[in-house]
Amino acid sequence: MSDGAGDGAGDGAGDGTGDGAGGGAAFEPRDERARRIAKVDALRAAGTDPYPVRFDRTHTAAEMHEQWDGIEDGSETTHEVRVAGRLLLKRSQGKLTFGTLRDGTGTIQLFVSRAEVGDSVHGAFDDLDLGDWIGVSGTVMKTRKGELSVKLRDFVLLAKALRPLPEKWHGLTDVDTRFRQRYVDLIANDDARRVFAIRFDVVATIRRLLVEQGFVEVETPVLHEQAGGAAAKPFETYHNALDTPLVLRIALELHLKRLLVGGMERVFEIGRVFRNEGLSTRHNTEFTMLEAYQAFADYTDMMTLTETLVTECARVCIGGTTVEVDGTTIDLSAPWPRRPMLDLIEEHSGQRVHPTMPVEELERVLDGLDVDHKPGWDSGQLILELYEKLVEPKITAPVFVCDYPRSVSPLARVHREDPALVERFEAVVFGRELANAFSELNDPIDQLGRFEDQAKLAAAGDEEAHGVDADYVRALEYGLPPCGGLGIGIDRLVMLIAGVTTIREVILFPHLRPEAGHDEPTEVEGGDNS
RNA sequence: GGGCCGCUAGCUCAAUCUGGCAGAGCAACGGGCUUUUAACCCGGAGGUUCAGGGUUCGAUUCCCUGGCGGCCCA
Repeated sequence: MSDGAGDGAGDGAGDGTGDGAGGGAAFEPRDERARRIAKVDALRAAGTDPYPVRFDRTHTAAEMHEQWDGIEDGSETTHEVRVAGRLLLKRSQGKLTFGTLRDGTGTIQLFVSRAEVGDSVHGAFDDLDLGDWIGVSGTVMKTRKGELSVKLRDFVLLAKALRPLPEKWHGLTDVDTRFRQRYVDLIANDDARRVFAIRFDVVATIRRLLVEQGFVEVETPVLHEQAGGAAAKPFETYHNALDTPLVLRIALELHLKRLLVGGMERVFEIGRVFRNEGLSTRHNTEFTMLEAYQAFADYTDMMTLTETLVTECARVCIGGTTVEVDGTTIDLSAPWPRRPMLDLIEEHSGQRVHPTMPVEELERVLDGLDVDHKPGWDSGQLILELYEKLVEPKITAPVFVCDYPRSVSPLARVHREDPALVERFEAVVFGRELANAFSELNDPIDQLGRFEDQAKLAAAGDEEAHGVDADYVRALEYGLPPCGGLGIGIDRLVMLIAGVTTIREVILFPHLRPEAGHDEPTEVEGGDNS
């Protein structure tokens, strides 16, 4: 990249239109870039490396504030510091220049007096561009207005920026650019940095809590021979050397439970899963799941675990369990109500339904409530549709929705009190599924039957249903201890805690269509292949 | 997949409704300024108005097609 930029310097500075016909030309701020490249050339000609190798600093911005925010306004100290960061703002007053430097911890002001540093250093500082990375040395002071500053003695350019920063007040707001060029978004938008800081804290907090509770973190394959563990359409790929079709995983579940068969009593994985479905404000092509499995536990233990994980993440990340999403305030503090799905449906519709009811009767119930359904759905699917249409969107505060119809939950064990149901819950907050958990099915014969039911659906054209995972059944035949399993969508949890409404705000590089202007990549290769 | 909306200077936005020389702020450039905080003051620049086609004497504006994005729905 730097070579290309160097080569382009002459052209760009020369007439600025030499490569104007190129597909990417619309993205080049040519004039500004050419000026900055000329500065790089001038620096090199003067013997200064615009991209030197390293810099030793003594303090971060945050450390400086922590140590010296208390000093008197207008006071100067003899404390020597070396700080480094990106120059964000410059306020030149002739013989005195103020700069705003930002590092990974915050900002610190630079105070550059011509009388102190001399014409040469002051001139070089004024010649910096916003966006440049610099390292500075100087002493700690505070201005008359009370701004903690480094009184600069000298500085070194650490990396020259060739492209201008977005507007300093409004920042970068174009959504497309923010996602495609997340690096610029992170430079320009405090909120982007805030949201991702929350994301990193959420993941770290979950790891800490689970490890504290005796869970072992594992890594299982992303490439599977057989999709399973969720109802979703997988991405298909191909292993050339093995001459085998493979799919990208849609869930972590089946491998983690194999590990419980192997005797690992508490395991978890935080991993990427891939689902080949449409994009929306709540769906990204790839997203991050936490799944945790605990031997000798059931789904009620998973409810407690869910409450612990979610409330502790909120406390760590935002200092409390009250979050605000889209103008609605939600209290996440435990305990959360535990409500059977069939009761909730009755409350919201006045209709008492049950999976043992004849399909025709359930269809009449849905018709009467104006809920669409498809021919061929069984009673479980009809009831789930009732719930998803009439109940889920109305839930705001956290609720554990418990006890799902058996036919829509092929990996959950039959309910201890009602064989038409399974011991499963989803934690629902703000109308969205946050967690999904079961008392896991560990009867291999029952599991095989459920897989066969799914295989029939798949054979009938259901792209989200999958066939029999024979190795998984074989594993169960060695004995899976009774266990509870929990899945939490990390992205959705971060959305909730950060108070954002689209999943793309919590994914660093969300999936987008290819950028315009970078199309027709095969043209250069010579189009002799079909 | 459907409906609606958007795309104008590096960035943030006007002008579009009702067709008539495309503007401002920031950034950049020149000048001034030794305690600024989005510094300020003065000056001069900067445009494939997403792309292609159509209507028109004339299109950023109206129409069509396409691209990318957003919101809502499926």
